[in-house]
Amino acid sequence: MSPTSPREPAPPREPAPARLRAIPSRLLAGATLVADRLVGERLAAEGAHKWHFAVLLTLAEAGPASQAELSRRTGIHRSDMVAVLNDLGDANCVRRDPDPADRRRNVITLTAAGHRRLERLDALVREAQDELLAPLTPGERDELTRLLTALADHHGPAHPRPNGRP
Amino acid sequence: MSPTSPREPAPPREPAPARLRAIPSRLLAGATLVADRLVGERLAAEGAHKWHFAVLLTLAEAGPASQAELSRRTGIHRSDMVAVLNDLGDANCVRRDPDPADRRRNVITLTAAGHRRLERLDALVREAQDELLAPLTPGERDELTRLLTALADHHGPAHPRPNGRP
DNA sequence: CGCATATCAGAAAAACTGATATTG
DNA sequence: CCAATATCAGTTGTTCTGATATGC
Repeated sequence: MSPTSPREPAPPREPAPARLRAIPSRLLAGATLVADRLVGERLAAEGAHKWHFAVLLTLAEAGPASQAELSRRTGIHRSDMVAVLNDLGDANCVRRDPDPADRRRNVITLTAAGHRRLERLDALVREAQDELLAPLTPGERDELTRLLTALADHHGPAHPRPNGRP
Repeated sequence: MSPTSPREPAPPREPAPARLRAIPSRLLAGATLVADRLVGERLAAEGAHKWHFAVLLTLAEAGPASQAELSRRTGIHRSDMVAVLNDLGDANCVRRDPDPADRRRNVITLTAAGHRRLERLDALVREAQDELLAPLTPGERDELTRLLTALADHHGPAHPRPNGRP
C-alpha cells in the first residue's frame, strides 16, 4: 500500500561522467523522472493518475467539453481518454451526456463530487511541486518556470504528437 | 527515411488551461518530450539511440568498465545493457573481453572506431541541444542548466530506479 | 553459503495505430 | 462523399521483474 516502498536495497550509485551530467536534455529527463514520481506517488495514494487530474482541472477551468476537445487540451490521446472518463464517471466525478446539438459528441461535465476531487488532487500536486523545487529559492522557482514556459511556447504544445515513423 | 515526417496532418490545437500549463512537472515533461524527439530523431538518422551515445561517452570519459558499472553510471538497466553492447560490439565500437581479475565481469573498452562514432553522435546531440534551447539567450541557457543541476544534485541521481509497486 | 555479474524471457505502463459505426 | 467523433482492439517503445548460470 505504501507508495514510498523501494523493494530493492537501493543500488550503490557510481558517478555519471561530468559531460553526460551536463547535457540539458538529460537533465530535463532526470528532473521529469523525479517530478513524475513525486506526483505519481501522491496521486496513486488516492487511487488517481495524472490524467484524471489533468481532465478534472481542464473541465474546471474551461468548462464542459467533448472528449475530442478534452483530448486536445490535455494532450491525452483520444483512444486513452475513454478509459479515463470511464474511471471519472464511475466515481461520479463527471457526467457524460450526448450533445443534443451534435449527436456524435458527448458533453463531459464536472460534477460537485468532481470538483471536490479536483481540490484534493490539486493539493497533492502542489505538494509534489514544492518537494520537487525544494532546493530552489522562490525566485529560482519562478525563473525555472519562466524558462520552461519559453521553451514550451517556442516549440509548440509539447503534447505527444503523431509518430514520424514510416 | 526522413525522420521529420509527420504523417497525420497536424491536428488543430486547442489551448490548454493556464493552470495546467503553469505546473512545473508538466512543463518539465513537455520540454523532455521535445528534447527527446530532437535528440532521438538526429541519432536515429545515424542508426543510433541515446543509450549508445551514453555508453560511448561514459567509456570515453571514465575509461573501460564492466557492464554493471556502465549500467550504474548511465542509468541504463543491466538487462538492457546487453543489447546495447551487442549493437556497439557489432559495429566494432567497443570490445567485450572477459576480466582476467574477476571472471564474472566483462571489460568493455572503447575502440578507435567507437571514439570516432562518439564524436559524430556528440555533434548531433549538441546540435539538438542548440535547437532545444534556441529561444533562450546564452545566459538563460546557463541558468536553466544550473537550476536543473541543482534539482539533480538535491534529489539524487535521477536515473530510473526500482519501482515502488507491490 | 551469500553476493555480484551477465544474460535472457517476459511483464507492465504509456503512447500510438488502425478499424469501426455513427453523425454532421 | 468526406470529415469528425467515440470506441475498441492491437502494436510499438521503454523500463522493470524474475529466473538462470557462473564465479567471487
